[in-house]
Amino acid sequence: MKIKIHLILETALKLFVEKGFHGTPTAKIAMESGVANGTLFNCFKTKDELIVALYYSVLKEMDDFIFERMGFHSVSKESFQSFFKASISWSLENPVHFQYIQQFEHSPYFKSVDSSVLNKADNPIYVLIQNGIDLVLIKQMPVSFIYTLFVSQLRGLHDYIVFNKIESPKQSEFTEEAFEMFWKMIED
Amino acid sequence: MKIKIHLILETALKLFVEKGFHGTPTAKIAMESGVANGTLFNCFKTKDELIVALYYSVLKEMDDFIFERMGFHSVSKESFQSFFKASISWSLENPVHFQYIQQFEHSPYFKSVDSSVLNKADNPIYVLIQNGIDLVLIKQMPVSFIYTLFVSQLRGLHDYIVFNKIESPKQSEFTEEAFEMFWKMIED
Amino acid sequence: MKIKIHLILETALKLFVEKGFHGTPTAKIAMESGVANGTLFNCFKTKDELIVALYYSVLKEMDDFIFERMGFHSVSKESFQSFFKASISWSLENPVHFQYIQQFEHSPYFKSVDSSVLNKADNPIYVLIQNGIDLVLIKQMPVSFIYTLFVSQLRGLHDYIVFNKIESPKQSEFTEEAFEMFWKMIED
Amino acid sequence: MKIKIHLILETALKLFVEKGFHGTPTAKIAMESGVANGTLFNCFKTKDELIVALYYSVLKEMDDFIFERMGFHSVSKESFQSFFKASISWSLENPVHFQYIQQFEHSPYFKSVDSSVLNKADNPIYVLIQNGIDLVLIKQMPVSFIYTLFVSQLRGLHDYIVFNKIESPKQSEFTEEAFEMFWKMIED
DNA sequence: GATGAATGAGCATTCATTCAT
DNA sequence: GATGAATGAATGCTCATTCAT
Repeated sequence: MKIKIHLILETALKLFVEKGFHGTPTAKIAMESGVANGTLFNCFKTKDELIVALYYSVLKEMDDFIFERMGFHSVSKESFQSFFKASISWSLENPVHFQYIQQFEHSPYFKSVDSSVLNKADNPIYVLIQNGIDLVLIKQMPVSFIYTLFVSQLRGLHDYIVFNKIESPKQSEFTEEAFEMFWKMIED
Repeated sequence: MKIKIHLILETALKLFVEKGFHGTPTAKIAMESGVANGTLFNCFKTKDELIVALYYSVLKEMDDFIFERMGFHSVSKESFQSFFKASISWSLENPVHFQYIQQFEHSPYFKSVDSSVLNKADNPIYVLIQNGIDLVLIKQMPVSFIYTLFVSQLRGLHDYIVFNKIESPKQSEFTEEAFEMFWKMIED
Repeated sequence: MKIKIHLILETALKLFVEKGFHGTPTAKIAMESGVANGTLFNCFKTKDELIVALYYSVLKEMDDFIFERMGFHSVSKESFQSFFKASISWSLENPVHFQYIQQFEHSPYFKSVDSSVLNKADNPIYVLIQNGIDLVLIKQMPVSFIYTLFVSQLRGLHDYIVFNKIESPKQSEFTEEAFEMFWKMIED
Repeated sequence: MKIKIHLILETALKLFVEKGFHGTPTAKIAMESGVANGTLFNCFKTKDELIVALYYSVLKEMDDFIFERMGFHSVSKESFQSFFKASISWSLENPVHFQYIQQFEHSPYFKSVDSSVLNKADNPIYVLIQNGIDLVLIKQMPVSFIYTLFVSQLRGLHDYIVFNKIESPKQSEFTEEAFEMFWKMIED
């Protein structure tokens, strides 16, 4: 059962990114998952529920990955860098997952997610920034402002690498540079 | 006829952003545009064509707006700043248009646009960056890398202002600051 | 105006046979006739009217052709033969016209034709058969029975020649033979 | 499911002959079949597929009927007569089916049938004719020529009976006579 | 009479969802 | 729980026809 749910989520992810939400019938997801049409609706009450559940599932995978890579760090430039690198690594290693997040967040489904679930206060990088500001390590600006710029820089780097098909050794160089540039931008 | 097309585009823009592509029947667009259902299909062969045409139309509006605000400038920090400000002004004054661009670019429709139409080489800011690099005003990095970071910074700033409902006087401050940070990041 | 009507009929004939009644929009007929959409409806009140008018027009062309070829004849085997040959000639020289007749007569539009218009009593061959029976030249059977068999034999011959792509010299042989067979069948 | 398909075919047959292909919405077929609109499309991918499947189905019914009536026969005039009578019986007992065949074969859908499916070589009467020619029982002409005339004679007889509303006892007389005439026409 | 943009009724087809087995 | 046939609401699109110019 759990396996079935996982299979369905995996198939849905692939198809949604490939063909979009509307372009992917539940029947196709079921078939490619190797389950019957009705089974999909035993696992998820509606198609919308599946779409949202998949979003949460991908977010969690990402968080777990980054958390694992991070370990525990003091509040320092290195911590930010670790976070930056872990984040970009995940999105490059999981391009389809990353694209799903983008796709979901720019779709009308995004409105339906309970914003409390996405509470940034839980986010390690959010906490890190808060502490960085408190310790006068980085600029005295609103945390969420810095946070948004951090996310944007990551997205920009990701877009650049993917769009220009930058290969592995160069990827690290650009990541290194992008972080240094970002740090110069936010350091006090 | 021209007027009709314009009406339809305007209505479609509103509805697509509100309810999504799939959530907006062509019949509703036609009705709210005050034209008959068939008329919509006289103007646009298919719904998809309307969606893509709307994208181009919004892009053009944006380009025209920015071009007008820019005037002619030498290659200088001020030029970049003008561009930055003009861009953010447009997206804040036209939040629905801006959201449509995002929505479109993260949908499967984006694949169908001829990439030559979006050729960055035509883009004034792209040229500006190129010249800035040549004049050793900004970092010796690939133009498209700087360009991507520029766009990301703008998107980040926009997201921050909109999500946190920053009001007008504060908007300018954040814009000013965001640009200064960006400049520190890319200057040589 | 007369010319326009003729143009429309000609185009309609071609398209109807090619794509069927439903598969041929009036707009296409108009366009390929070089007239505006609305003009077609000045000439024919409805599409159905055009379809029926075309049927009558083709029938008339056929009758005129055969009448011209026939001249005047006594009631004799030769007369029948002339008629037979003239008929098959027309259908082979005007395959599209012939096909249109078939298509029309096997469509629901056929019901709408006033049967008095098709009154067989006017038909020269019908009269010929009547006289042939009266003169005990051919079998004492109902005229319309012989008439139907005559038409069937013609249609059979036509189908054979067309389907098997029989070329010109052979066409005459088969026509000759088919008539002789037919004559043997009906002669008293 | 099989029953459903049969129901749909039966309803479609009736409606298509009554109102034509275009004049019969799939919704009406479904409703009169007592199934939901969508169910029709579970059974037949498209309306066109239904139209073609119905044609094959009717052809098969006819072949089965004739085959059953025929039993096994030597190559003789009686065999031909059996075939002739069985054929006309079927078309008179199933006038709607017969009309559907005519309607279909004179519509643009006919082009879409794989001609190999209609291979005449499989046809018992075709074989019978072939043998008749070989045994010098009938005229030394191409098989398909005789075959076409056979079919035409049948069609002519059918048209006569139906158009003139000939009643049962007379039907047999005309059938008898039509066959005798046909035989005189083709016998060597 | 000619035009062709505008109309809107009509239809094939899709697909999320249900439910009897 | 699993199945997949049945459902029917929903919608993109077509096209005969109208009518103001």
